[in-house]
Amino acid sequence: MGTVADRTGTFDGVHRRNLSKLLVLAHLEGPLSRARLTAETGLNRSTVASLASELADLGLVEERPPDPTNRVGRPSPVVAVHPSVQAIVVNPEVDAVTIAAVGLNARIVVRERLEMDHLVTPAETADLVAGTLARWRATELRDARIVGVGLAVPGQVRSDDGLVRWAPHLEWTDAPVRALVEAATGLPAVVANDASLGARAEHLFGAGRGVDDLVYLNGGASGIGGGLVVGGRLVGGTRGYAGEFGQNRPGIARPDDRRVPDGVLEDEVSRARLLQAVGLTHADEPTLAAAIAASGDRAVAEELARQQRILGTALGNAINVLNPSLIVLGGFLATLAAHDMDALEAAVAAQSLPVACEGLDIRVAELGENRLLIGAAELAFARLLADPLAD
Amino acid sequence: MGTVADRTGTFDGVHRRNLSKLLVLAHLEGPLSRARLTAETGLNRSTVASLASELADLGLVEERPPDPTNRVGRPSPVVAVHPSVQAIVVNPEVDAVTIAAVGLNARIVVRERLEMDHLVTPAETADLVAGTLARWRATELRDARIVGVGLAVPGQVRSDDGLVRWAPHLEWTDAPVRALVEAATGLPAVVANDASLGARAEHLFGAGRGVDDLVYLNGGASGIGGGLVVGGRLVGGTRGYAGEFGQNRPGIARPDDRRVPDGVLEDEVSRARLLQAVGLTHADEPTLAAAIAASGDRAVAEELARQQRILGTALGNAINVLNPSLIVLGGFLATLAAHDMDALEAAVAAQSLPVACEGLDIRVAELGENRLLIGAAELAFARLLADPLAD
DNA sequence: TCGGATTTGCCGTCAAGCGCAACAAATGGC
DNA sequence: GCCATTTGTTGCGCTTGACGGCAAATCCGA
Repeated sequence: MGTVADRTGTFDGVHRRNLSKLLVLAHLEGPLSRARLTAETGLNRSTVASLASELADLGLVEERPPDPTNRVGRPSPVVAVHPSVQAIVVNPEVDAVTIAAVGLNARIVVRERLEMDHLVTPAETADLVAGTLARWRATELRDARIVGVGLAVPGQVRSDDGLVRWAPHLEWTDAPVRALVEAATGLPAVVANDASLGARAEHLFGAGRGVDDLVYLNGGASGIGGGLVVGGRLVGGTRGYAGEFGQNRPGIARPDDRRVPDGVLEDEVSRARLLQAVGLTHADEPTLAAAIAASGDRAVAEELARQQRILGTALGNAINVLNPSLIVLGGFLATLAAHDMDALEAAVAAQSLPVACEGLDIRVAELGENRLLIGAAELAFARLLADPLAD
Repeated sequence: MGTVADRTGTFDGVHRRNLSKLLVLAHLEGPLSRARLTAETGLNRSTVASLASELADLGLVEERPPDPTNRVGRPSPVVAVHPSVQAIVVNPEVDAVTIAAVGLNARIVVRERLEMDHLVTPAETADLVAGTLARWRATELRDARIVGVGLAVPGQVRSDDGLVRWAPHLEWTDAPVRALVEAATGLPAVVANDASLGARAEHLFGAGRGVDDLVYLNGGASGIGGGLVVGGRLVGGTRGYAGEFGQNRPGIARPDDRRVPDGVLEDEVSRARLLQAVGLTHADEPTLAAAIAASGDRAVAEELARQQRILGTALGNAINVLNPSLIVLGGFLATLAAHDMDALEAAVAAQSLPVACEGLDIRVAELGENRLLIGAAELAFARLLADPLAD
């Protein structure tokens, strides 16, 4: 961070930024022709050629023979990120730790879910990562080039040093996972809040592709988290704690709608309440959605409407302040929204400034269970993408 | 906008950005030595010298003989923005239109408040600006170089084209003030919401100097507006409507605290209610503050505490989502906060994520009645500052 | 099947602009 | 009055992206 910004204004800086631009394009847009690269960057053909070959020399991209395109003119070679460039990503949860290797092309290379019969500790997590990585290095990742480790942690993470200040469900407090993982693997590690990484992933590869101002809210079993993208950049705030929508206190218009005195959003709008309404105890998201769809129960409909009303106010507040062009809902919030999108849109429109709602779109998250892994990989790739010559 | 970003990556772009950097520094930091410029920019001495002389040739800065500094070494010439570079700023209000000329050094050169006995129309505003400007051009601004007009409008302004979508108190709807002013003056004009411009001003020259993540809330006679700075940049949102905190619906923990069913923040936390509590009808801010301080009335204290509680929730919501390092309160919100800052801080801390409150500061706005004018000038200067070679 | 149109790669040259180093100038301190 | 220190000044060199001419590879129509 900042290393490139410092170089702004020097020739070296221009060069690095141009390399970065190309690599980012190849990363986000997938394989594309050199001709498209020149068009997208506005750089000269010859410049793009030399930059691309430099990236190829660095082993970061591959130049492949042209794709057969049915157009006039000399075909342009295809530039694609090198498949061997990968990141290790980790997502510790209450009942399992998911570890995966993700390519710079955002594809999952290997993925393993390690079920746990107890709450995993930070040190244990580091060991699991190191062990799995060592195993993979001898097999699937034989000739992979691992650039770093990205961790998606369900808790509040200080961005400066990746210290996990508090992850209530893991029962981690001030856990130095980043340092532990770095020590165990010998790789640079980065840590961030899971919902923020979800926002990042949806912004870059999911429902928020190409959108510069969006709000992302994810409803998980244990609460509501989120992230926001402003001007094309994920907002972290001073210390990186931004996006904790679940702890907000939205206004509740109908007193009867309140369940918890002085409760926060995730007390009122919660997966547990939905499960309870449909009479389930544990269920994955599709099961819950199916149960909701199947239920003709009036109480269920009432609970859904109640949660939508409160969610509508919370979203309205965010819209008034941020004027996003898109709201992305994931997890059970997607289920809640999809159940009656028109009602939610109406609730939002009624609770926010009319002009701020113009052109506003509410969508359901697109990326599935790999969302956090992709977001975490993005985190691990960030340095490389920002400055391909960094190391 | 974007004209420079497009050039990123080219040499020309580097040069322009370097010029911009120097000009911005001179603009924000005031007169500074060339030596300091080299230190701040990280550029080479010789580069800074040539850039500075180029800016001087453009008439944008002045190079003055060194200030007598009691330090060893060859004294460094002082670079200051040229005093003749100025912007015209306009702030139409219900009862008056304020017009001023502001230098690139953020000093007010001339200022005139034109009292109105009726609601001013957009066309009338344009005429007033043109007339005043013509008058000034023959006198105070004889050898000024006016780069543009910035308008601070109390309403929702679409950022694309400066259309005032709705300014309730002026009774403007879809008013093309920008085009009108441009036609009347022959100068490029820019329009924005007044509170956003206040945020901009406080960020750059007031209580938020040097702070990269802040939330600004201003309490006016007619409501609560604001702005937010994220990563050092003022947030506009997709269309520029961001910052409408007054329309938010914060949770209200004690049912008795609610005055308006399903009311918004500015229904509950309002200057009118404060005035009413102290038994005034019209009063300027110091008068109101004095009345509050002088009052030993329990009902007044109760109303203050009530408003602080609700404001605390609204701020808590913003803190959870944005994790700013500073909150700046202006207008009657400053009065409300200053009355018992500890209580407000406690309320905020109780209503937001503990980690997000670490290192959080709540301050009162510093800039006085010139805040909007300075913010509007900033708007008018934006193009020039971003690319000194633009025209 | 062939030639024209079109698009793009490739190569050599050019030039803009920043860094660098050596020197000069201006100041404070002993 | 001399030395150390800081900084302006000057000329040079180098990096790197732009540019233009030419060749290559494709599509299309005859």
